[in-house]
Amino acid sequence: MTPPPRQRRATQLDIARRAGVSQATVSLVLSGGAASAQIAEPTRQAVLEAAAELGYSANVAAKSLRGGRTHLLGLYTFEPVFPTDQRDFYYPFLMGVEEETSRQGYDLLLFTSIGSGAREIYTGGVNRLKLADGCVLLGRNVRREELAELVREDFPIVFIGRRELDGAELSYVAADYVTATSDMVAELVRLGHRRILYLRAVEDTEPTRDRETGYRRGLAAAGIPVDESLIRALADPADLTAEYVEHWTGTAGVTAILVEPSEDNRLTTALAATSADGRVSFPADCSIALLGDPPSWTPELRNWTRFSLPRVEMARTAVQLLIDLLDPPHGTPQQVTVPCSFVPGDSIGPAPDRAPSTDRTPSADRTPSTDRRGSR
Amino acid sequence: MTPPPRQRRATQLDIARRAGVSQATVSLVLSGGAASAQIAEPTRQAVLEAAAELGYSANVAAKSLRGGRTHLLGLYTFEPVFPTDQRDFYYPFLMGVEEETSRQGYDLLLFTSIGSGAREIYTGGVNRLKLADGCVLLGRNVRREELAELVREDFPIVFIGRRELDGAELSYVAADYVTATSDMVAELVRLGHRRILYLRAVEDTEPTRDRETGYRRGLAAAGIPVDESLIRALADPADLTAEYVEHWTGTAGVTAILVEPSEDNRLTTALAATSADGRVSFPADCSIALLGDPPSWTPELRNWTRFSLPRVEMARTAVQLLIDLLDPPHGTPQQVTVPCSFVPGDSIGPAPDRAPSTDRTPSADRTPSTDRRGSR
DNA sequence: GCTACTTCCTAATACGTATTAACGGCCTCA
DNA sequence: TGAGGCCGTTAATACGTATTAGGAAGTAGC
Repeated sequence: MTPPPRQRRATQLDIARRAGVSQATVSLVLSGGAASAQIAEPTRQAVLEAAAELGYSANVAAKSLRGGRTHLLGLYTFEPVFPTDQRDFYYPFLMGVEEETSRQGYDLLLFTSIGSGAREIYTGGVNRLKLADGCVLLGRNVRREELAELVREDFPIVFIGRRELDGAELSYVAADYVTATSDMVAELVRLGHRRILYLRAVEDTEPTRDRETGYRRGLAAAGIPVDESLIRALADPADLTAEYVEHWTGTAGVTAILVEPSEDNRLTTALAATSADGRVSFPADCSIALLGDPPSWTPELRNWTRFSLPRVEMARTAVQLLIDLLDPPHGTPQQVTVPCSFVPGDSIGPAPDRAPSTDRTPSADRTPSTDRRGSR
Repeated sequence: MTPPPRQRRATQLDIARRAGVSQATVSLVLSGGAASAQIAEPTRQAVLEAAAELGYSANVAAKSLRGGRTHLLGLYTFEPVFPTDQRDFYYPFLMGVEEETSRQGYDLLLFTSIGSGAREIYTGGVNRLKLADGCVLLGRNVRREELAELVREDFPIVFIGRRELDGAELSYVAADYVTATSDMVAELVRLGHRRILYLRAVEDTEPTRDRETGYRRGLAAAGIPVDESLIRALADPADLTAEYVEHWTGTAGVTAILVEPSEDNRLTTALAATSADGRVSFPADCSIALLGDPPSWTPELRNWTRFSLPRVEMARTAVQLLIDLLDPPHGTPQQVTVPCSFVPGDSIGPAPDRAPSTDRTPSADRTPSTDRRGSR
């Protein structure tokens, strides 16, 4: 019966009228401590009372319009967002960003990449991200032109992961793949391995390049020359079959494999299949270590030797960096590198002694060589 | 060298100046289709070009202050958000909301509940949610006063899960716990079970109440009177020890247990421990079924009989509902219930024949009362 | 009784957008 | 040539807040 009351929100003006003062006074009283002191006590009380009676709550939009800040931080992912089989990959990042964002008193704006592949940040010439005060970005397949354009506009952004841009400097928080990989090589060398196959991703992204750098550096540190034929790009992790492994251990004298995990679960699936039929056993026949975390989407039955990224911490750091970037008139870009942690696992072991005709250092145990192909 | 450019965000006025038109024209061009048609094509192009050059993006605050739409949907969780051990619980919701939101051409605003326990939606008299056009809400431990206040202000919200409010009607998308539980009871009865222990959560939330209703309804449908002593509240899932199970199977003649899973992994951990020492074996000694999904955070070694919530679908539906709510001047609240799916699993089996001295009716088997305490 | 100062409040303004009423110019038709 | 109509654009305004400059009383000092 009653016409829809269409309850308009109470504003400061409503309070002002009710308390018989001006809107400015209401604002002074309500916006807290310092300025509020200049108001006479009776007036203060009258305002507070009126506000309470009207159930006042401030309008965020107006507040942030006035203040210039939206108090929103963006999160943009250069992938179709949060696909199921990558949830373990993205979730920690999301968690870290989310957590730190809220700790800092901001809210989080999730931008979606539909996955059309085209320009998406700038759609129709308009920058969607600008809706937020700043933005954390993420993802493997970056569209660099867009990234560069953001930097050029000097919109505050921080990338999770190392990314290089031509002619523009980007803030990022990255894992130290170089050192982690190099250390992994050192560990294998310590166990007596000399011929280590490195299976890298085909795409030439920074994380992949860094791992390769680490591989080379690790070998160099051990005084082992790099055999370029042992650096292979693996298009599809499923190609990592028992035959493949046998080929390298047999023909090429490889005793250990370093492999860059895919973001989906194909690699671990392939590895499980490889060792399932018993033809190859890790680490008995060959040591294997992952250069990063496998997604644990399928229950992880095997504790692979690997190193692990401090994802949550990286994400938190990224948000902190971003907030630093906001405050002064756009502070200068910063790059932060955080160390990975080594996960011992059970997929590497001492190298089988294979070439009795070598001289050995005391640290590495050895047994007389067994014929590689016939050892079974 | 150059003085800090202090890149102010480009506004419509900037565009207007550059294109030699008025701010109003810019607004007409940029705010899209219908009104944009009234503008001459050359002007339109000039404006769009200027906008692109300046990297314009609309200021949400201003937009929403003006009363227009932000094209943002909010997601608010009444929990410290996305805790690690509940990721499998929340992730599907998040995914579904995220996906549908973007499909509808909105962006997603993630609001965080710090977990201080106090009022958080209205913090400092400010309703944070209002920056979005509407909001999907989620979580077990709801602060009802805040929820009611949102409805009262008639801000468009949809809850995922059934929630009842005094004197206010709330839109929600809920799983049909009543039917699912009732069906589970029916299944156990079909297998010959008559004394079914129901372990409910202590807190008296709607999902718990619905399960209890389902339990009673299921028994009623089978013509089995409810033994109130078989409805127990389990404060800590860890209490579900072998001794506990033995107590009920022994003393009280229980042959099956229905248990409401905790949102963390404590229940499945407890169950694993319980059957680990071999004293109790499911379903040989006792059938057990979960009234919902256990979080599969720890690799799930056991395929529990249970029913499962269509989380992603629920989330999608919630977003659709919300969008419907936005369009007419706040359409009327809607409640949607979606069915759960039965997961057979391997933790229930036929009831052991325990009291041979009974007469049986074909429809409802019954045993003469065995002394509950002494049956062992 | 005039100035100087204090105390408490308010008018005015800006923030960036969407919308509406109105306006100038041009065309058409009589 | 003047009236009427249409088209493209703009001036003006509102949204709700925070802030600043300044005003109206009142008090104190000479």
